[in-house]
Amino acid sequence: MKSKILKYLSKYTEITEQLENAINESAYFKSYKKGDILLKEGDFSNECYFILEGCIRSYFVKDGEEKTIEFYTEEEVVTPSNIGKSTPSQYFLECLEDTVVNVGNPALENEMYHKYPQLESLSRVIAEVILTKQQESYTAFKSSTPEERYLQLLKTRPNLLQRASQHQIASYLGIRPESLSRIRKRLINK
Amino acid sequence: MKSKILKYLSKYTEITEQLENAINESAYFKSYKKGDILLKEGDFSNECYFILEGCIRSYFVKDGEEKTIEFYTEEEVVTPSNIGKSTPSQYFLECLEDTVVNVGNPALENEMYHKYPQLESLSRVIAEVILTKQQESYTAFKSSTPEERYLQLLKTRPNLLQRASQHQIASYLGIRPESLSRIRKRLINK
DNA sequence: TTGACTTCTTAACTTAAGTCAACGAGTTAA
DNA sequence: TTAACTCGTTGACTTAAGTTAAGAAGTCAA
Repeated sequence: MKSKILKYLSKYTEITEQLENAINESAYFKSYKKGDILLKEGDFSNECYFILEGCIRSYFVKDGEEKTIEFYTEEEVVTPSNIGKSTPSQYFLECLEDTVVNVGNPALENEMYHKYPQLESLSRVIAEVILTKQQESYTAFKSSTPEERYLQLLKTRPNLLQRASQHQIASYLGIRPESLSRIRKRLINK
Repeated sequence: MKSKILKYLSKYTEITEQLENAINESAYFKSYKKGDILLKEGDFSNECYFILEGCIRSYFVKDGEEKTIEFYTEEEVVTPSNIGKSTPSQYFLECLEDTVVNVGNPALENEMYHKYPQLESLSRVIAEVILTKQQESYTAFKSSTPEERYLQLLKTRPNLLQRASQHQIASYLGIRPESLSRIRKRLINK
């Protein structure tokens, strides 16, 4: 039975058996409890995560408020933007549930890229795909009202609404919790 | 004297002389006039662009309105999201000024990646950098008011306001032209 | 030169998000 | 068992963006 991470990678390209073995051997796991903080604002970072089970939220604090940047769930990659750099993190990473991840780090990755150029090629392709998806959601966000954004979230990631609190969802949608509450009420009456 | 594209690439890593020559030999140029359309909604795409001089705007049409996705200027890369794929473009690319570009295409790129793995590695790094930047601007957008977004644009890309019309800027900021006009007026009186 | 456009602005009005305050329900900890 | 929290909701009020319409200035082409 293939590991989740190999399933994820083979969506993009066929993985040679040699690379498959190398990935399986190098993969290592970590488990976190609900509420655990993986990264704090101001911290340095040397790890990235592939989520096997659970949910991770990135957020920063502005005007004393937590602003949710993104929710990451199963089969998604979380890469702190300061990974391997000497700059402090601008944001937090927090587990919204008990979470199991594969952990990677830049040194191991570079070693793997060196040994398996196919993997670096794959990383480029995946980075480009994620970039395109993000561009699309950014664009959709810009040209939508808060209500449309909420409906879109309902459609594309309905389970997020069970996994995160409403004030977290609200800041993710770029609005205040009171407004989200009113939008929900408005929609029920439609 | 180094070409602009080589200057751009060498910001990220040192380029071997061999690769430098290959890039210079393979580089080819196109010139467009103000108003030229590089890509239409529904078209297929087989080219990407590195801007040497000028300005390109991506936009789509929703409810009969042009919604600006992004403005690209000198030393930036424009990659249609359907490049090399059999899916039609969701958006337009238009020159806001006379524009000179280096043109690339997937076949050539893949050939170059094959010959020069260093170049693919570089592409991965650049994709990751752009991804991080985009994430940051998406996040800033979400947690800002229209007025703050406009001020941010004034600070980070002041010349855009000379190069694009106000209704283009407005849709880029996710607001209506009338609102942008009012924001400008409000700020003058401050 | 004229007329048709486009661009930007302004005004009046509508709509909805932000703000502030309060409340009930549920949770946690002393 | 309280007391202190958090969370979601609601209400009253403020603020600003959306909408519609109109007009002034500039551009372009017949």
